[in-house]
Amino acid sequence: MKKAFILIDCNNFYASCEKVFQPKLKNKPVVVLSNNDGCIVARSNEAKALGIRMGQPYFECMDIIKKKSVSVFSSNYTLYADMSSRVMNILELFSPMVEIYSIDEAFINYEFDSPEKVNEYALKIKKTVEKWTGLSITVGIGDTKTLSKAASYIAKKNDLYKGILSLSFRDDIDEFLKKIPVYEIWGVGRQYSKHLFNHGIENACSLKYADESWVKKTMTVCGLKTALELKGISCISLSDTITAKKTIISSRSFGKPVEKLDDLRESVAMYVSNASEKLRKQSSIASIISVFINTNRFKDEPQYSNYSSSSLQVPTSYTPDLIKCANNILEKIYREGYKYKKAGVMLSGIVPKDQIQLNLFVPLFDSEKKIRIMKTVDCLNKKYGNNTVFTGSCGIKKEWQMRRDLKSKNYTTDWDDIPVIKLP
DNA sequence: TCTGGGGTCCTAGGACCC
DNA sequence: TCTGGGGTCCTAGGACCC
Repeated sequence: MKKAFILIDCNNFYASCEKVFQPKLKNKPVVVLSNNDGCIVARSNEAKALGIRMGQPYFECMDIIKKKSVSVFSSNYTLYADMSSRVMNILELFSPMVEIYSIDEAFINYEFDSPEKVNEYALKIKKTVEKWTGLSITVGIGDTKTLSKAASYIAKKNDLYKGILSLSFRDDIDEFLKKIPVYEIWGVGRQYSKHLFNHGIENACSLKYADESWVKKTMTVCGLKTALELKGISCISLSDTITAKKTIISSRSFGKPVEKLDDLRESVAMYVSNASEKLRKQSSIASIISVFINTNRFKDEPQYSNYSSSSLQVPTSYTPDLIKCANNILEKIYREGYKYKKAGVMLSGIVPKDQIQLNLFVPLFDSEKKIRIMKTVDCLNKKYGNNTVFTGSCGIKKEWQMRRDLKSKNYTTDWDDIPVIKLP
């Protein structure tokens, strides 16, 4: 028996989610935009073929989008999160060892005694997910996580593999690795690939055989782990438990430039509400809060950005207290006369709510009343939708709010948006 | 007009302690 | 000719991921 890592990766995830609910878009180019309708964050295969790049600003590719009638969507995270959990639930039927790695990827551990069994297993997963969700996936298999990623990369590049490739039980792995440029290796980004290239290491195979001590010296232990994983030595294990976040960030670009402190205050209160809701969801409290604001770096106008943090006397997850603290920070860093583009809030010093550092002089816990209020607010928002109940300081009109002009419906989570099927 | 958001881990260097 | 040494903790910054 041999343990293998199996990477399941949804193809063009956001774009595919949109296509599932609009069958007429089959074989048509589709793109999905980032928050604020800023950049391209997902492209269907047809859109990729038109040369639209990942991360490209929307306005830059407006021409080709119009000319080729590309369908454009604002990002609809409610829909994508729900589709993602459908996929993950299916995977859990196939193995008790599933690590949800991102919204559209998961690693599975499974043991096999032959290459035929590997392919049989992969094909079954692929067919089930595609039939039950309408989303297509790629399955990459290898003796380590990094090799499963490599397999998935090759499978996506070449239709020959029909979305499944295993590098387990093979002695010609190097032939595959030679076809992977260093910057496509999992764990090697822009900086390291430049560095490797300068030293004549141009593909995954040459990194595999590079001098280990040199790799460690110039790319830290992370780089060394990557090199070892390419050799088939597993250094990055599967973690199938959800660990609590150590930092929680909430931030957004504004739909239009913001100049007034009052508007910034509203937005920051909103971000604190989001962040502290996430904090309570993982049953934690935070002891440090930071606020940052900045102007639009792409514009030729006076620039200003700043950030400051403050420690809370009593670690908490109580939104109003956190908003108060954030407000003080904001007033400290705000300067008049600038056009602000973005603001954000970060919570850190996060610990489980029942694990507080003892302190002799201040009361330690949030009062029972505060805890009950937050619980009620969270319940109402869960039942009746986000922001059904919110703190007054978040504002009502929210003129600063991000743009999402092209959002699709919440087909799977909202009774009013459920698709209607018309029979002929 | 228009350029995303949310995370993790590692290291170097400084402060501080005995 | 001459400096103590070893350890921990914290932070900022840099790398990476999706």
